Amino acid sequence: MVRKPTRKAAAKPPDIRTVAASAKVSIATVSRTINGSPLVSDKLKKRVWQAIRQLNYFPNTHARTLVSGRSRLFGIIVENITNPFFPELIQSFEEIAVAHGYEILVSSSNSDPNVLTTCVRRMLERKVEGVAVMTFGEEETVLDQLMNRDVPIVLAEFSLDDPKASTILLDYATGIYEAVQYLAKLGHTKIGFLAGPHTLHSAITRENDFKAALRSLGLPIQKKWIIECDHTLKGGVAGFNKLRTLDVQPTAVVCSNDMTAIGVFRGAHNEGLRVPQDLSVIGLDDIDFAEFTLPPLTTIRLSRTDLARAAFEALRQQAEDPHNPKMQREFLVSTSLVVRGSTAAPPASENPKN
Amino acid sequence: MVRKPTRKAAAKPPDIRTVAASAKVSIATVSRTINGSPLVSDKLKKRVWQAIRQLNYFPNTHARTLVSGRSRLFGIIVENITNPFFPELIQSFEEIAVAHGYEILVSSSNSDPNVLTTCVRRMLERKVEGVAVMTFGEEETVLDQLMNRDVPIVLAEFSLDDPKASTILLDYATGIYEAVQYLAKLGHTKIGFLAGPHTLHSAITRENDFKAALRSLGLPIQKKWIIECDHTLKGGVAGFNKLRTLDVQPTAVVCSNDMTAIGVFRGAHNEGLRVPQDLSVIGLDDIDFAEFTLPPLTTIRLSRTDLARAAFEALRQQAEDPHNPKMQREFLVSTSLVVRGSTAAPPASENPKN
DNA sequence: GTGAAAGCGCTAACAA
DNA sequence: TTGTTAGCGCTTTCAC
Repeated sequence: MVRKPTRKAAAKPPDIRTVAASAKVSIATVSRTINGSPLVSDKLKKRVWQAIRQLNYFPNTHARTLVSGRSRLFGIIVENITNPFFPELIQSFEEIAVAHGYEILVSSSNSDPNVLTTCVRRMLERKVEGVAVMTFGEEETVLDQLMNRDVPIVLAEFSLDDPKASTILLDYATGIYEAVQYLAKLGHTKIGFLAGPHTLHSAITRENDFKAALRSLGLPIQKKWIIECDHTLKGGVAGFNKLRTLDVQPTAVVCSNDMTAIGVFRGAHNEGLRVPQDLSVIGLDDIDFAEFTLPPLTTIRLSRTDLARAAFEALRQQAEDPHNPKMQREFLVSTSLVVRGSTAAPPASENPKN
Repeated sequence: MVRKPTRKAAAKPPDIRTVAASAKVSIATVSRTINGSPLVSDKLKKRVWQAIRQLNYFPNTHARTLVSGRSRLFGIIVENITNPFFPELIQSFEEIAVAHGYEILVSSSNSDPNVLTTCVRRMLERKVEGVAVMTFGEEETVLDQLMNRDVPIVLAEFSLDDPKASTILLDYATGIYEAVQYLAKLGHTKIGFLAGPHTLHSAITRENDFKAALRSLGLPIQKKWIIECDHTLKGGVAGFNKLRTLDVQPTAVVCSNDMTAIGVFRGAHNEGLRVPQDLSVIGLDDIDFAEFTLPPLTTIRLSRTDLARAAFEALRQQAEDPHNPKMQREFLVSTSLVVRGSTAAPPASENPKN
């Protein structure tokens, strides 16, 4: 047997038959070896691995998927990959997935239902074994699509009465309460809220949790101080500007996410207001940047790692042991206040007794 | 024909045979219709599409790939998905890819050669038709892997003498020259540079371009003012602190990327230095955040959209028309200065004549 | 333990 | 124009 020159070998990657021939075994044995079947003798196993290494062979995922029905692919759909919260989430999710031998397909919906529909469709075509829908409240569009195909899904803070669906409950209330309580202790009584877009469930939940916190602390809820923004930097600036048009203005604002809060920094700066001396600002998410803003952002941390872990675990259970009656179908991720430099007592000119 | 109840239908997704039966044609006709072959009569075409819609059918990508040899998958490997530059790049790349009927596989190497190797391996297993290696200078590890498999690749600022490789040349020099020139006009003569890690080619290129700019403007090159950082926020703070230990300190710094520059903001603030009054700072990348820092960051823009477009185009040509002799193998992406608020004349105490 | 052979769902060559 | 059929590379019965 004369070995083909390297150049030629590159033309067509080795397949399972090449390996079998080279190791002088059947393709079944090669397949078994690769998949760690216990029914292969050590002798053959060794020969096969040697051939594999020598040929630099690896299996074709598509063929594998086609015949086994398992793609070892999970999809993750995020709301907006441009918000640093999401890359951080994806990063964690990918790490965990790869560590377990899964691959991920990423899509960013950009809050556009049409884009979302296409994303899901593409994932379905690739035969994903599960989808993590991390859009935080825009999932209606895709639910039917996914459910009809019997694909396991995991949703953030959105429960679904379906055996294939798992839920990650996000306990915003705790963190938001801590934040409001902290501001109250500092002496603030006039606290505003820059909400996320009302098309997002999570935004509404956060807003409600904020109101509830105010209520249980005996603080007034001023409708005018609650402004709908869009979770972007620009939106934060705009929201702040709206706040400035009011006769009576809050001395502190809690924001529905960090991007909004950082936008407020800019808005305040434009108006010559100092954070935190003139205005206290609290964000939500605790993106990596939060530590590096000027001043460093006080914020409510929502752990990406915890979220990613829960999402992966939910999908893994569904994929690998779908009929286990004691499968965990609900996961909880909590939030907590991280105090940094964007909060202080209200300006002295403010009379704390209203 | 009695329709199966929905519950049952969900058990197994329809395949091409189901559609063929339902439309009363052969599976070949279904395949042709889906793939837009001109050899199908309008009558049959209509019947097929109707059946497809009715069954909510779509083709199995794995089967398709297996037989056609085309996966319509591109890989993109970035250095660090946590640096906002990269999500923005991925976003553009994905949009373009999807618009052309391609899917993307994303991986973040985190500057770890082992991770990189696994990424590539996984992509190869999935039979990607091309890989965009956007690691900016850590590509050696993967080159052989990729080249041995004859997979088209596109590299940022790294030329390869291989018919399957394309290059995107990044013209940092122009933008960096503009930046230095601008600082010089402002009256700065003592200009430092916070470099990226020297394991990255691009970091070295940027540093050299900086030195060249200094030279051609007749400004002194002080080795002490050039400090190696790591392109992260933390690294920027650390780099700034090193600068502060020097006897003679620069009045302006150009940074190898925006993250470093934002880190410098923090470092300066810690030391009670005001930007830009006491220190001018210029970044590179122009990430979305740059507009929203305090002060807004003057920076050298490197367009993610241009980069993504070039990368996709390079791969598309390789995938769809690999033997075209006039295929474009080199692409150029330029940079330019964006003046915002982090630059000003040097402090009055500084004597411009040195 | 090991191998032969039957498909997984699709495309493409070939017939009709 | 349409249909029939041979695989794509692999896993998985089923015999041996």
